[in-house]
Amino acid sequence: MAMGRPRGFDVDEVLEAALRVFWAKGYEGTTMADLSAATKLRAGSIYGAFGSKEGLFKQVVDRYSDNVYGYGAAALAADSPREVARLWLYGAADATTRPEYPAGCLLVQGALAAGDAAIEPGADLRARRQVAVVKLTERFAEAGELPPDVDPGDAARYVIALSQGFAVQAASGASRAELRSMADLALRQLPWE
Amino acid sequence: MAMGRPRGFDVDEVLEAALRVFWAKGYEGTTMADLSAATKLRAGSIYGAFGSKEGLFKQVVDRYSDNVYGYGAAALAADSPREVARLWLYGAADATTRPEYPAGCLLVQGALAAGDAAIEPGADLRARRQVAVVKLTERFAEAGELPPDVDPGDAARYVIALSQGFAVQAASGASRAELRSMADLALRQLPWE
DNA sequence: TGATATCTTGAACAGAGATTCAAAAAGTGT
DNA sequence: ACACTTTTTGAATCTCTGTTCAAGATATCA
Repeated sequence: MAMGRPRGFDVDEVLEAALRVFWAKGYEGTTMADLSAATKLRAGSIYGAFGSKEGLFKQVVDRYSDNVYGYGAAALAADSPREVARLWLYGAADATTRPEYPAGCLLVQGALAAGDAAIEPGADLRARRQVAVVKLTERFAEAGELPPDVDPGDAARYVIALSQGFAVQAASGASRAELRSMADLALRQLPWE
Repeated sequence: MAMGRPRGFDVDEVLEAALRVFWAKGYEGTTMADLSAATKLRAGSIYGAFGSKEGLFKQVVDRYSDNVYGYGAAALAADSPREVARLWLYGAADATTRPEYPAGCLLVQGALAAGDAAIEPGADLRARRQVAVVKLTERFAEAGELPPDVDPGDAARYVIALSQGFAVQAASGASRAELRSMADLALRQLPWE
């Protein structure tokens, strides 16, 4: 049985190009014309491969979570709360100021406040941010690592709040050096220590 | 000489109504139809009074900076870095979780990532965020209050990063209690102490 | 080669977006 | 009452947006 005409593009390259656009302009600020220009595909091909602008965005966010945002996994594997926090903060400082990517974090600036057309993408990003909170909370909840009067959830939200602040400031033009310096300051004395 | 027909609305009430819409949906996510519905004005009246959607947004941001976001002034007037940080963080926790307003911070979620139509509003918000960094840096730079090896700019960016993280998490649905608890954790031990 | 299946293309589509405008309305001052 | 000025109204405008579609292109399999 016939296989049909093969794709003239590489899905990964297209997702990579679309990622940069969504990252820089946000979901609502990105137009199909932007995506068409960045991917060098006609709108019809994008619809054929991804179903809709929203479908493309979802796959882009998947890719982002797995790759660019993946420093979290390394941090979670560290063997002390301090080391977890250090890797998380350094990872955030670097990930939000990559020279080859737009500044900031897609999960934060992709659709923080959403109009009617972006409710679902916004909820998707929010859920993914929440995953980080849950994972970090579980990590901090491991026995005997935090003082007993410190709530692991508070500690997790604290570290994540800082990294989200990094994302906002990176999007505002802060340099990697400034963010790293801020991380160093925070690591002078973690609040539960 | 004749005075012309008087306005049928109160500018302050209209700005207040528009504020809630921009706050909840962001600049790009807000449509003139949204604004028209919230203010009970026809588009023509809005244009007559504010010139454009962008002009209305600027005035809304002015109002926001003066009123809702004004807890910063109280914090800056405190007499120690710890007290400045405490008032700033508590103020941010409360301001981003007001029951009568949308969650989060207009300056953060109004236009963090912007498409072509929102470049200027985005730059406006960024400049206003930067004002907070500068003011807090100046406050922390006052003689003899921080350890000499701590950069006042780092300290300012640290406090602001936390409060911006509060804004992101509030927009994600975090409760006031969670944010306050996070602030308390941060205040157990400030990193420069 | 021919049948089949998928992809690409480019135009067309309908709806929504911000903005404008002429006419009607509603005040002030003489 | 009249002239004058500004606001309100409601429709119209015009661009942009996401999406669809039919026709042509390009592969595989028999």
